[in-house]
Amino acid sequence: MSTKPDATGRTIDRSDQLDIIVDRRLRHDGQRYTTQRRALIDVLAEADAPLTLPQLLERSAGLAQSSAYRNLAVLERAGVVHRIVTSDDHARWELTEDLTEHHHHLICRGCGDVTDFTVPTDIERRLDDALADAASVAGFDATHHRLDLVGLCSRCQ
Amino acid sequence: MSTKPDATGRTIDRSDQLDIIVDRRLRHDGQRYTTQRRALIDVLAEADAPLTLPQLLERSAGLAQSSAYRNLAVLERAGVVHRIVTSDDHARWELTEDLTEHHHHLICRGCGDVTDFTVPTDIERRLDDALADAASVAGFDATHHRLDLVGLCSRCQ
DNA sequence: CTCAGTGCAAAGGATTTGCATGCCG
DNA sequence: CGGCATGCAAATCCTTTGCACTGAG
Repeated sequence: MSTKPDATGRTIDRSDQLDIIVDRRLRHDGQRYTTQRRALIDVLAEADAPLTLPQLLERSAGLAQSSAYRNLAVLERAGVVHRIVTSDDHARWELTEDLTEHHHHLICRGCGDVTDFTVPTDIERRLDDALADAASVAGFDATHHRLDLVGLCSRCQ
Repeated sequence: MSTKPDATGRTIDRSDQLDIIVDRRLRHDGQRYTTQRRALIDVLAEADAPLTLPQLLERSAGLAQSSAYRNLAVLERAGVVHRIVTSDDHARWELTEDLTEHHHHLICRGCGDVTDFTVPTDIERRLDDALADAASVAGFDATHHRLDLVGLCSRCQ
């Protein structure tokens, strides 16, 4: 796990920083940062892809399905996780982009798996400009864009 | 409705051409181009946005819900319609891009409505190149990309 | 005649909700 | 103590499926 010294010279690792931010956002929403919510955040932080509910449950033992759904909803309202849907049966959750970094998704038509990827910054910037134009023409107030690549992953080809 | 003369000088309008293509693709799949399927195609061709099942039903009276679902599945397998899911309750269907033109979606977080938009060709081209690179790095066999702008439409702001 | 297409009703399945209990603050 | 968090089971709701009937070729 990556570490870096803070202003006072102490060492803080990324998961501690994440914890602090999540805690703050939950409190701001009048919610507690419970054990179960921490477990969900931990699993999502370690995954390099958005996870379905079954995947979340198998990676953090003993959570009731309904509670997981409820807690994911709470975390989403607090702005720390983001829910995405593909054409797959299950929705998937990932940490919000300000907690990770801007990225896109490779979506496999075969197994339904989703993995992250990024495109070069200069292209991203051009794209943003073009999208801002398009939104303004349509009188649309855009909060973010979503760019997916659909096809077959290496295993499914 | 736009028209253009064909090779023999006769005038064919776009919906006739569409009909011919859809018919051919359905036959190729061993399926018939029935009245109900034609109704669905007509409604989709007139809409400038992907439609949900309720929207499809109210725009083409008298179709049974289950038959509509079934026919949309047939039309999708034949490669003439495309099914998309947002975070909305319902899936949405639109004509495939080779029957319309490459476009993207404005997705409203408020009312769930989806409308089409395009970005300038040169940006689209750069984006394609970047995506091809990313796919190749990941060993991913990409068939198409999907670019959405998420936010609030003019009515929901 | 035959078989795909259709409508109705019932089944599926991911997600949500009601309710009683447990636990943190 | 009070109220939120949790687990279980039941309810929702979009979508799919079973089955009998109709209609096109």
